[in-house]
Amino acid sequence: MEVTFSDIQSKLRELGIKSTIPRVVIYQHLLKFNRHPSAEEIHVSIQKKYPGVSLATVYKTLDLLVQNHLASKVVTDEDKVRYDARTESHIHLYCEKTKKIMDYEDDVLEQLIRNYIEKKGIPNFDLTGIQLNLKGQSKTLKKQQ
Amino acid sequence: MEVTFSDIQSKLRELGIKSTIPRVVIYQHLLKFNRHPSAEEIHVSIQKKYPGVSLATVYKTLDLLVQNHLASKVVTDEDKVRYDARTESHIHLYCEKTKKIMDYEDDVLEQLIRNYIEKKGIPNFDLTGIQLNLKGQSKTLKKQQ
DNA sequence: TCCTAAATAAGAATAATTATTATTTAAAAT
DNA sequence: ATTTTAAATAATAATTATTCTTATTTAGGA
Ligand SMILES: [Mn+2]
Ligand SMILES: [Mn+2]
Ligand SMILES: [Zn+2]
Ligand SMILES: [Zn+2]
Repeated sequence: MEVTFSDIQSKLRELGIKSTIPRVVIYQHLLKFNRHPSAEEIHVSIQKKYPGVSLATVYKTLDLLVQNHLASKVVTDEDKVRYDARTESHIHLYCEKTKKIMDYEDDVLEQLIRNYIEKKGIPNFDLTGIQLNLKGQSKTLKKQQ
Repeated sequence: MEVTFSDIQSKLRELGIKSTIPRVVIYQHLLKFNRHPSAEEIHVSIQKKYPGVSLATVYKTLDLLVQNHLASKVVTDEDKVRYDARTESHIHLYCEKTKKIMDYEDDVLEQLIRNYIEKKGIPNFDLTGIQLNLKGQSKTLKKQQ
């Protein structure tokens, strides 16, 4: 189920985006992360195999991916943006201790909110996105005796 | 219904925080804003009457207020933190055009979410806060003919 | 294979925030 | 009221994340 280099090439070309090695590699790495990496983290993770790719290119490419709905930004209380290869609206769990961001799968809750808002409507506001972050601490998972 | 200088002095002392002019002034100004200002904006708004207060002190004081639950941080896609004198959980409307953040009063929706999560529970996660941001565009309010 | 517009690398610049330190001040103790 | 002192502040340097600039490289069409 690996997304190959040429899979990504096609995807980019489909969207009318020039396919370059840095772009494919950055997107490929973002897809492999399931932990919402920062630009810096992606840059580091690419170093070994592609030491030439500059951090500025990572930033610009991530921006490009966001613009083209192949990625999304995730903000937290920390002073750095993190990125997500998932672009459909979904709920995030943010651990304030470990700074880990996890996807929280609950379509029912999402629909609940969406329906409520749709039914009620927000005066003088065109809603384009719902962002729900659940903050807390992930419990140290001790094996229970 | 103005919150006076000495009201704030008392509040700070209650919490065991030394009451200083910069602190009182900063908190007083944050309370007057209802639009989620950045540190910079608060600093500017204070200049006229208190030109001596430094930006670093504004940052440190806002942090102190957050630590003591007199204020909260609000993050958006922009690269700056904004502050809120409201500390109880509440919903935000974020206008992507004007960058305005508005409070969206809807206790029913909040309870809906809170109940759902409470009932269901999140495995291996101690929930401490719920953050719901509604993104979109505030409609240009034209008087309808 | 050649051409050219677009992308990149490298590094400088900027913006937000934090750290450092000499000076000032609130408030506790005299 | 004065003195004392730990804590807070102003000023400014430093840091971090991100964006900008520009000379060079490259993807992909001719
Ligand atoms: Mn920053
Ligand atoms: Mn920044
Ligand atoms: Zn996610
Ligand atoms: Zn608010």
